[in-house]
Amino acid sequence: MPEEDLVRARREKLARLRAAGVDPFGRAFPVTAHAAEIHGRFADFEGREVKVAGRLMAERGHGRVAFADLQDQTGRIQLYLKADETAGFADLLPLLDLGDWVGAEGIVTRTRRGEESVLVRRLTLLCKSLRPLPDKWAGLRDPDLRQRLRYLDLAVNPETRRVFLARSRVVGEMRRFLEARGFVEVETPILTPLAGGAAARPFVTHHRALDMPLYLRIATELYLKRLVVGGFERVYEIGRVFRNEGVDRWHNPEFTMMECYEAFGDLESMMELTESMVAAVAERVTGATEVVYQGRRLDFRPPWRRLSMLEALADLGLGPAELRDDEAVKGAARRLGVELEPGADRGRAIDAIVSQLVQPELVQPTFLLDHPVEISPLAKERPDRPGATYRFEVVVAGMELANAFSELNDPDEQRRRFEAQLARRAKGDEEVPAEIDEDFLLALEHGLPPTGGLGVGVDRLVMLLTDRASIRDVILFPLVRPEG
RNA sequence: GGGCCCCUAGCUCAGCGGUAGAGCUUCCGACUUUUAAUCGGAGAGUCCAGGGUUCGAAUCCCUGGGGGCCCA
Repeated sequence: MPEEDLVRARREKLARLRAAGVDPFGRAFPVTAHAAEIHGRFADFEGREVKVAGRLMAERGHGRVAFADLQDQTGRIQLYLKADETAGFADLLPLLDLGDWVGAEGIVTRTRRGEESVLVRRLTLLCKSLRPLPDKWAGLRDPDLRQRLRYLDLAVNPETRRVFLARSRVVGEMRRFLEARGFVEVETPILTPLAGGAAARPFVTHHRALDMPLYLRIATELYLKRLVVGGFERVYEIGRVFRNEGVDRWHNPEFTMMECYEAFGDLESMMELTESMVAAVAERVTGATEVVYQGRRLDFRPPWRRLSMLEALADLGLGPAELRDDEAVKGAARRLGVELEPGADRGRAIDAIVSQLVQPELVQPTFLLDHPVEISPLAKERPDRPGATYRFEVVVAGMELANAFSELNDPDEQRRRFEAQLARRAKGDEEVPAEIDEDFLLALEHGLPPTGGLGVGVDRLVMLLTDRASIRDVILFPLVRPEG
């Protein structure tokens, strides 16, 4: 039947309800129990009167009795309706459709077949639904429709509800963990005059009254470090960042990042923090520090493997001679079949080699260390390994999950790093800001104590903990092209 | 950016050159313990869009749109 006719049938019922004096869009209905509670403590509930409310998901009529499945946020409970005992059986029930919101007042009982149910005394319409639900058995499968009509995906696919409830808990547990360690949650600007703190193209907008361009932040880093300058020793922000880049399984133009900064810390303290936090979140959300991700077992229990990029490169046959300068590294990359972006320097070539040859092989959580200084403008350089920085990225299942540094706090050195970036910008690299962030340098000149900083991709952590292959499966409303 | 695949009823799918199909949903009827209830009956289409090939196109070809996967 075409949708038009299905809608017409529902609208006719709507009119009949109104004619009968029923408000089809209802009013408050104070619930006293949820499906999961009733099933979880059935012995306590049996024989007691409850008020439950939810969406009607299935109905099985039997003449003078009927069964219906009511779905609330916690699950489903069967309604047991009898012509002789249920107010609304004759007048309301025939005008209901799957998808309608109803309230039921009745006694918790077990049916003869053993199903935990509510024997309904009074059935109340809370909201008429004018459009049909997706298939009650097959659900909503089309990945595109699931994203565009997320509310239907949530309504009919329990797995989707599970994922987003888990996401909420991941963020909550992350907060709990950080608060317990004395981190203070802050909020920094999203609209900024300069987008720094990461290598990415920003989204640009315009402020009318001030007649100036503004950029949506690509990271929270530079503002959070200003707060450490101000004496907030442990700060964090969980917030949306925006990067004007392509969309694939691992990238959405807006995503959620947790960044935290710890004064008097360093890379080592950030490693400990990262391991502990991810293991704690995994345990509290999934019940274990081991999870199965896309068929592979991942173990988040600390300590995690530490792998220097220099060691990894040595394993590929690249020693100091091959890493000496731009041309040597680029030659080595070409010999290994690694694709380089035009204008790649030594640091970017090393990054390309590691990203393409090493990272995909790293399944268990691994700290990848010693990133080249050229691609790490905000990290301290290692005095013992010139050209390498105190930085790590966490790789899990081949995916970048986190990034951390011993923060560069020498304002003169920071200026030189920014100037080097500016030179790259002049050569066409649009992933670096168009100007030097003088305001940030001014803050550094007032003194940033030695600080460890960490960023964690929250969406990707949720992917790992909920076994989702695509970032779009853990973002409620990912970017989709407009229809038509 | 390149390659491959998908788009058919509200939903899930079959059909792949010869009258457009099924299940769920919907409507009518039966049924006092169902569990994807069952049984009888009815209704249900811009086969993504446009063009082409053909006596004939949902089916083959081309272009475009949307989506997915793989590679970069």
